[in-house]
Formats: sequence, C-alpha cells, structure tokens
Amino acid sequence: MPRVGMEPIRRDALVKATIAEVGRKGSLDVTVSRIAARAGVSSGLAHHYFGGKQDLLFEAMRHIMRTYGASVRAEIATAETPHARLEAIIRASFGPDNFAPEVIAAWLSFYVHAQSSPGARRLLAIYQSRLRANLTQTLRPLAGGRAPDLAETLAALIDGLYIRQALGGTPDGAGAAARVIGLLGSLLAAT
Amino acid sequence: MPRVGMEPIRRDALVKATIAEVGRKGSLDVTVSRIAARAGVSSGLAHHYFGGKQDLLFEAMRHIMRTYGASVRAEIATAETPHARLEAIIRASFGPDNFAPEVIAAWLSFYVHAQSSPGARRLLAIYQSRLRANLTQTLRPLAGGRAPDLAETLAALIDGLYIRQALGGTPDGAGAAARVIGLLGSLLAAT
Amino acid sequence: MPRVGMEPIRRDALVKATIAEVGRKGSLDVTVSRIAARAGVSSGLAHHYFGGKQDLLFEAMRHIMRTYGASVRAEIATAETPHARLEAIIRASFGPDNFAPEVIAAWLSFYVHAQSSPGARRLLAIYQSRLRANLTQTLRPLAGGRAPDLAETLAALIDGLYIRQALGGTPDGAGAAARVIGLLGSLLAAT
Amino acid sequence: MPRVGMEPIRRDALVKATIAEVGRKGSLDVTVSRIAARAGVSSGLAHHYFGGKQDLLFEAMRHIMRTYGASVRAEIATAETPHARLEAIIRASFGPDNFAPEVIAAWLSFYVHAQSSPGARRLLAIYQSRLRANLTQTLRPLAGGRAPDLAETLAALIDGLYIRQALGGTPDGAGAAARVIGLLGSLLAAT
DNA sequence: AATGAATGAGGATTCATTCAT
DNA sequence: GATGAATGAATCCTCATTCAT
Repeated sequence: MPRVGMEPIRRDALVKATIAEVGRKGSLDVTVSRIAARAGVSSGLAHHYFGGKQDLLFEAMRHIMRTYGASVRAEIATAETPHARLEAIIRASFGPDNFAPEVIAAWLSFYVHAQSSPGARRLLAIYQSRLRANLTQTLRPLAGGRAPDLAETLAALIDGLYIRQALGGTPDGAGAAARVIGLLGSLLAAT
Repeated sequence: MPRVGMEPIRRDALVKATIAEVGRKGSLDVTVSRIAARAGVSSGLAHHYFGGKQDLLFEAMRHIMRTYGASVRAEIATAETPHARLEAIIRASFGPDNFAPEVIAAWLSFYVHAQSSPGARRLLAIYQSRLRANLTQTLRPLAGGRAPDLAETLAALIDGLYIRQALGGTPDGAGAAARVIGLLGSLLAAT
Repeated sequence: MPRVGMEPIRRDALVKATIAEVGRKGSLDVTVSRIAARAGVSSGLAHHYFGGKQDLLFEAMRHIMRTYGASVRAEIATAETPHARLEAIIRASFGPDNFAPEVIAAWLSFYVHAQSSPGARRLLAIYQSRLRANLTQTLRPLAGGRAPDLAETLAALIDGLYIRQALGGTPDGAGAAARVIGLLGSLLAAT
Repeated sequence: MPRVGMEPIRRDALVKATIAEVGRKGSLDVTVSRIAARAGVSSGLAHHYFGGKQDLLFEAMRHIMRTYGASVRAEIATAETPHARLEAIIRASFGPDNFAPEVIAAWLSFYVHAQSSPGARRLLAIYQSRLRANLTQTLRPLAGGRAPDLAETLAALIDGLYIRQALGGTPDGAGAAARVIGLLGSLLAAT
C-alpha cells in the first residue's frame, strides 16, 4: 500500500529493526529478509532504500553512535563542574538507551565487524576519538598532564564493562557507572 | 598419503589454522576450506576430525584459553609475594603469546560469538570465573574485603584494553600491562 | 505535473530512450527504470503507456524499422533508373540514421531477440521480405531470372556488414555502401 | 556420487549443455541451474568448476570457435589448389558441426554479447582476424592486391548468411556454401 | 496524467556437509 | 586415513510490475 513520504519512516524502521535483530542474535549473521519482516516491509524495500546489507548495517551502527552522542550531550548539559561533567559522560555511557542488552549486543557485534570492515572501522575511530577528547578535555582542570592517560584508562574500563555485560545476562548500568566513577575517584586521589 | 598416528598432528594444525584464519579475517566468517587449506589438508578431513565447523571453532577457542591459562601459570610460578603474583597475572595477559594481533582478533571474535553460542558462552564463563577467582584470591591479603570489587575492575580493564587493541593497529602489550599495574597501584593506595 | 496531450510525446521519448539505452548497452538487458529515467519520466509511466517491458522493446524495434523504411523511400524518390534505385536502397541502408553505432547495436540486439520472441520474429520477417521484394523487383530489369538470387546475396551481405560494424568500433557507412555497390557491379557483370 | 577424475568430463558436459541451452533459447538469458540440470549435475558444481556464469558462457563461446577452427583445418587439409582451399574454408563454415541451428543460435547470441563483454569481444576479434588472414592469404595468388578487399566481402557474406539462417528456420548449409562459392566466382571473374 | 512506494518471484552464488573411492 | 567430487540449502540482490495517491 504505497503512500507518499514514507522514506524516512521506512528507513528509521529498518535501522531500528536491524539493531533489534542484530542485538537479539548477538551477531551480524542476520538476513535482510528477517530485518525487513521485523520492520514490516519486504526485503526488496530494504535494498531499495539502503542499497544492500552492508549499508543497512552501517547505518544501524551509525544510529547507535549518534544515540550515544546525543545521550552524552544531554547529560552534560546539566553539569556545571568538571567533576560533574565527567560523571555525566560516564552515566550517559551506561544510561538505559545505550546500555540495553540488545544495544550492547549490537554494539559489540559492530565493534568486531570493524576489524574487517574499513568503513565500520572509520566510524568507530571517530566515536572513540571524540570520547577520548571529551574525557581528556574535561579531566584537564582536575588532573593536568595526567589527563590523557586517565582518559585512556577510563575509556578502556568503559569498553571492558560493556563487553562483560554483553555476556553477563542482565546488565546493571548503575553498578557499572558507579564502578567507573569510583575508579575515577581513586585515580584523582592518587597524586 | 595417510600415515598412522597423524591424528594429533592434524588436529593441532587445524586448530592453529583456524585461529590464524579467524584472526586474520577478524571474523568467524571463514570457510572450512580455507582453514583446511592453510593447515595443508582437505576440507573433508576437517569434518572427519572435528565433526563440523562449530566444533572446530570451539576447539580453537579452547586452545586460546588454554594457552592463556598456561601463560598465567608460568608467570606466576616465579612470583613470591602477592603483589608480584598480581603483576604476573597481568603481564601474562599481555604477553606475546596472548597479545599478538591475530590472537586478539580471534579472541574478540569468539567473545562475540559467545553471545549466540551457548557452548562458547559456557567456555568463556569458565575462563572468566577462573581469572576472577585468581585475582580475588591474590588480592585478598592486600585489599581485604575490597578484593572482589577490585578484581572485577581489573578484569574489566584487561578486557577493555584487549578490545581497544583489536582495533588499534599494532598492539602494545608492555604499555597495556603497565597501565593495569599502574591502576592497581592507585586502587591499592586509595583506602 | 500532468498535462493534456502528452501521450504521443511521452511514447516517443520512451521509444527513443529505449533504443538509446539498448544501443549503449548493446543488449536488451536494460531496466525499465533506466529507460524511463533517460526519457525523463517514472518507470510507472512506461508501464502505463506500453503495458510492459516487452511491448516497449517491441515498439522500439518497430521504430527502427519504420525509420529504415522511411530512409529507403526517401532515397528512392530521387532515383530514376533501376540501377540508381538499387544504389539508393543500399545507400539508405548505410545512411547516418540507420548506421549510427547505437542504432546498429540496438538493431542487432533485436535481431537476436527475435530468435526467442515470436512477435519480434514476425516483425523482422516483414521487414526482411519487404527488403527482399524491393531488391528483387528492382533487379528484375537488370538481371532477369537471377534477380531473386542476387537479392538474397545482397541482403545477406548488408546484414553481414551490419553485424561486423556492430563489433568494429566506428562504423563506416560510406565504405560499407561502396562495398555492396561494388559487389552489385561484379554480380551484374558476371553473365 | 563422487568419483575421481571427473573434472574434464563435467567441464565438457557443462560446456556442451551451455551451448545447447543457449542455442535452444536463442539468448544468454539461461539459468545456471538449467544448464547444470541438462548436464546432469547440480548448479553448485557449475560454479565449482567455472567460477561463475560468465566464465561458463565464455568457455562455451571458446568451444564453438575452437570447433569451427578445427573444422576449417580438417577441410583444408585435403585441398591442394588455392581455389580448393577457399572452397574448403567456406564449406567448413557451413558444415554440419557449425551450421546446426542450435550452434548458430548460440553463436549469434555470443556475437551480440561481445558488444557488452570485453572478454567476449576479444575472443571474437581473434577468431575474426584469423578467418580474415586465412582468406586473404589464400586469395592472394588468385586476386593479388584485391585479396584483402575480397576477403572482407566474403567474411561479411558468411556472417550475413549465418545471421539470416538464425531466423530462417531450417538452415541450409549446402545452399549457403554454394552461394558464397558462387559469389567468389563472380568476384574473381570480374577484373 | 504521473509518481514512487512496495512487492515478490527468480536467479547467481557460497559453503557446510556428505560420501564414494 | 585422506581426498575432492557433489549436493542443496540459504541468502543477497535485481527488477518487472502493481497500485494508492
């Protein structure tokens, strides 16, 4: 039943269906047909709008990262001190939008996929460097020259907690955030 | 030209070829034929010895973990104080056998695969709980009741550094180990 | 923006776009969408006007043959002797309208298509018998009973030159015409 | 039912099935499955041995041309005078192996395909230049400087008769050969 | 009149797996 | 023990065609 102006709606539905399907399966080994069915359209339409499976996966990955970026910006907006800003970034990383089981599973799948896909790798590199820059800049007033080093440690810990939650059943975002924030305290306390 | 007693040799060659191929591709999307070719045998033989692709992948994963376990035991053997034991575990995690690019890539691939394969998940769970127990036990004399918590943080950081190295080009095992050891110092210093 | 009386314009544009696209590709493996795009309309419209791809191809084939027929009639109109009429037919066959690379390629594609499409085959048969009748009738005063035979040879040579030009890069209509006219001379000279 | 040493048998069967199928359909629009079925194997095997549909088609084309070349050489072997050699070439062109309806239809399909496939075009160019060289060289003692020109005319007529037979129902090889030989006579007779 | 959204059938291709030798 | 011939299921992708607007 064709109606005009459906493109953005379909694209969005397909991207979300992709994340859901990849997240549920925990792997990129999902068929376009399945994704399309979940989005309520035919497989042909997915190709029509995205060109191919790779492009669809790529857009899904981008969507996850955009969502993450938006979460960070939203949390940061209300923070006034550097320390509050750091906590905001951390909390955003483990907030419900980003730390849902399906999203984590999809994120991890894309992460691995980046090993073999230059496009995905580039996308991931952008996200990583933004996060690092964000952390470093915010740490500067608190840690001076140690800022880059601490940022790297924090980023690695965040990634590590993600991956561990991916396998660990029900994710505990609050606990994970608390752990990173606790570590941050220890690191800043150490001269 | 079949010879007697070839089984263990073939199995070993196939497992190593699997790790190499998965590592090189950065994905489990490798064909049995390719693996077999790399091992210098026919694809039929791979099935003959392992039953199927899944089993071959499973054995490869197990091989990685066994190798890791052996590294830890070897490093620990020479350590005499708790602190030295901790450092030994950490150093083993980032030693050349385990922190080679191919091995990291394969490890990460299996890690994700565990999301969708119960068998792989079980295997990974065993390794994870052993590592955690190892760390906790060793931390106990140094950190008392905080030991389990610190162990979890260390384990997460180790995983995080692994995953980050998987995407980051040439891995720096010594640097990664130093970072974890540094963090350990900070954590123990903080009351 | 639909306007009245657009039908003949659209039809003509679509037929010409079909010839152009088929000629450019050198094959009937062209999509309706591409043809429609070249004609500046939607693919739906092509179906609206022609019913389907087959019909569109059929009309394009017919267009080529009509154009050829018109060229022959135009050239013949100015000829006064039988010999001049023969040369006119030949020259028309290799004139710029019919011997352009795109048209040759399209013509050849349709020629082959006639092997599997009864409709196209019928169309081609009509064109062939007309050409043969035309040649035979004109040859009669010059060659008497040998006329049908000579006509067949001339027709075959013309087709052969077409097919050879289809593969040979830049077509040389004048050269091809000269070759046929030369052959005609030799044939008429031989008792 | 796998047996060893089947490769050449399968390859040959597949190539012949391709020609038969393309010839029957009069178009390259044939499915690999159909070809494979006609050859008595699965579609997968066709890919296994040829890599893909294009390669299979290419080999079929090559087979037709090799067969043609062999026919020419066989006929020529028994000819002793230049004129006999020319007739041999012509007769070979319309002999039963090459002038069977299926083969003609396949040949024509490949001819058109060469318009869009560089590989096929190259193959065809080789065959064409060999034929031309063969004709020219043989014509030299009979026609001197006119040899290249006559060769081109003969080649074009041969191609033209092929294409006309492709559409004309039951092919008449003897008649076609007689026509070309007759033309040859007229051409040589004309000063 | 015209669009473009949407479908779904069809086909090439890949690859794990089986099995006769 | 070892091979590689052979299969067929699975999946991506294309595209003619339909239809609501």
